Amino acid sequence: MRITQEADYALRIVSLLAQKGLARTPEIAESVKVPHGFAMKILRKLVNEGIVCSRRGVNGGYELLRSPNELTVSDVIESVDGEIAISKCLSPHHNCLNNPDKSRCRYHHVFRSVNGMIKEKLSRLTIGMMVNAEIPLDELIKIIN
Amino acid sequence: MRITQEADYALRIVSLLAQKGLARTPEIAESVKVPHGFAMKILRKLVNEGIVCSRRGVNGGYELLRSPNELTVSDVIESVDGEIAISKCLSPHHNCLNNPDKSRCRYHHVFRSVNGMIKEKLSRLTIGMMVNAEIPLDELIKIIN
DNA sequence: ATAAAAGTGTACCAAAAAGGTATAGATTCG
DNA sequence: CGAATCTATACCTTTTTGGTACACTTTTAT
Repeated sequence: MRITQEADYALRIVSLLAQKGLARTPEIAESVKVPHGFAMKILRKLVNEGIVCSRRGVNGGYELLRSPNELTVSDVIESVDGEIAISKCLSPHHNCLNNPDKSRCRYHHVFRSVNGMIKEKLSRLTIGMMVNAEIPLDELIKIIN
Repeated sequence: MRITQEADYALRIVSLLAQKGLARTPEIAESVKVPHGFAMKILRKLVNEGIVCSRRGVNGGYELLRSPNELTVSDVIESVDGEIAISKCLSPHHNCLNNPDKSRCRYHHVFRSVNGMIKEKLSRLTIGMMVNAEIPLDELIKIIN
């Protein structure tokens, strides 16, 4: 539903990978300040969603699969939280309360519209932009306006 | 954080009051399909937030305090859910994870910006507009674009 | 007066979601 | 081989959400 702390962690993790290339869980956990076991859980989701790949063994670790410029903020959020939905009634498998009076469902259309705008805005920003210190913050904000 | 089902109920309740004037809990509960006790809980919040007023006794019930045209969708949502916040780190009393590397916090600035846009959009729509069947849905959507 | 029909306030409870831990394994490399 | 690394599954705790209970107060019709 909302953007969870887990998604927040995930964004920091992929940002780290975008900057460092390959990294191992202990390093990731320490750097992003996420508990070690939880970091692994998040990384497994990112692997399963095709965001990062993993290598086992002594020189193993995690690495981005796509270029940071082709990986968006919304991609990362949705890979751990599922589809962004500001209200429960927007998620795919939710049956809306039965409203005999159709006019009430105008709210859900409004929510859907707002939700679409959020997703669209967050898909305009790439991880590459986010980690590129040469792009000032106000330029990022301009991009999503 | 997210727009809860409780806020959804609240919107339907104030919409009913906008259309009917005064209404009692049993009628509200039946019409909005919200459990009776839960309806009262929501209504108490709306009373405390100055959205509706109540009258006790035999001919009592609830009534809107403001004109439906001066009551916005975001007013109602925030009166039951608290401030709209797509991410936990946006709520007033939340201390953000300590990020030694400031660049990471760009995410939070982005979230704050997106969150502001949501709130601004939902404050453009009034309950009056939502219950006015003469305003077609696509006009409402246009208003928030 | 009084009884019935409202709302009030507080406390409590249960289900779901979010955040996190544990552990027994499977790979890889030196 | 054995240490370092990821994997899979299951479990646990805390917080949030949705909802209920109950003893109480107020109002009004009779």
